[in-house]
Amino acid sequence: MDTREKLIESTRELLWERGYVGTSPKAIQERSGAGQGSMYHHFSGKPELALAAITRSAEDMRERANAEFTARGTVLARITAYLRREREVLKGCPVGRLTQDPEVMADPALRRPVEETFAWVTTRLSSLLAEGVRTGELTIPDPAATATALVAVVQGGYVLARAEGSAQVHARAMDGILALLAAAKNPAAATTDPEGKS
Amino acid sequence: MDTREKLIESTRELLWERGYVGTSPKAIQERSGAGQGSMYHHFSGKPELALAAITRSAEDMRERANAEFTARGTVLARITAYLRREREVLKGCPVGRLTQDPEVMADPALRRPVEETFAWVTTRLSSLLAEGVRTGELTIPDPAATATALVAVVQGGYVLARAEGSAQVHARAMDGILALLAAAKNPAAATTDPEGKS
DNA sequence: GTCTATAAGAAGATAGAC
DNA sequence: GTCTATCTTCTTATAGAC
Repeated sequence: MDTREKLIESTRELLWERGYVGTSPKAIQERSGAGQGSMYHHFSGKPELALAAITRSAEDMRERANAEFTARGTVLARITAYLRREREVLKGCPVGRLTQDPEVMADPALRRPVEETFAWVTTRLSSLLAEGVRTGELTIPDPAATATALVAVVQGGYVLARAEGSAQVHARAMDGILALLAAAKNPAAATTDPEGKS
Repeated sequence: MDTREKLIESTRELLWERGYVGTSPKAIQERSGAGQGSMYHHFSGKPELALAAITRSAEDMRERANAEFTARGTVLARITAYLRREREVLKGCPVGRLTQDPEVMADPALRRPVEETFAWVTTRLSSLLAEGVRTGELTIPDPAATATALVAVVQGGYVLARAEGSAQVHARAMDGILALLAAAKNPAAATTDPEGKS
């Protein structure tokens, strides 16, 4: 990994752990092993480095979600895979936490990847739910609202888990929403349940 | 409002807007109108001031929720009131945002009010849901998991709304979870619906 | 590309006068 | 109780040598 790459990855870690406001150029230099001059050679400053780091984290998040959304299986199976995916719950969401950072939200360039990522995930989930309704697998009145609620539970699960200091709390939130979602399942579609749990 | 009080309230605002890491003693002094010496006369430093501010915000959050949880009406009506309460959505949750602050989470004293508040809200909601199951109003398999999911949707709704820059997103998340919850309503209990909407 | 030197201003206080 | 002075360390760079 070259210097530029190490700078980006170190910034990603620090933004995840401490946010933009809580991350100093000095901390980035120390973690990456790059010197002062080296950092300012590759990037004009903290904002440009942060943009590279945030963009990459946002792409990462979309790629992971996309893998689950496009997997084989029923709509409910794919949504369940997304909700129950293993996460570093106690570290929080690398993208979601940026919404709490005043300087990220105040800078349109830094904010854009965050905004686009949540819009993308919500839209994809909404399409998935709509597909489930169309095929008769699910009965829900408003796929867009349901999708928003699903993404919100994942994000809020991080908040509660961090508050309590326990990753289990996130899992419990997923249990809760999945139990409610299971009630929207059309019994007629149960025969094609690939998990054989019905 | 005396000086001490102005210091606490100014700190509350700044913690809400910028978090603990992003809030400096100087900013607190400027917003409150108190001088350097005055601030350090009333409080030993930033951590003690933050503790007073966080404690008060946590009490505030519990009081508001308690008012909705103990109101008249069906369990679902009370939960709906809680979820749909008017909030300063784009500012985020004054307590929830603290879970993203590394220095708050690292200090047991600052962290305790945050942890206790979310535990309290979740427990109260869980009891409410259990009451609904007992009276036959609702049919849900696991009230504790459902309660966790409900609090998570509220918190995650803030995250999504801030990401998109729109309070409507929070409302949409509430629509989504309430639609799922409505499916858990026992038709037999509809006759006692005090809102007369059934 | 990387290193060291330098620097203005903020962060987070302490000390002592009034 | 409040004010001003002082202090150390950190922040976020810039300049110029190697």
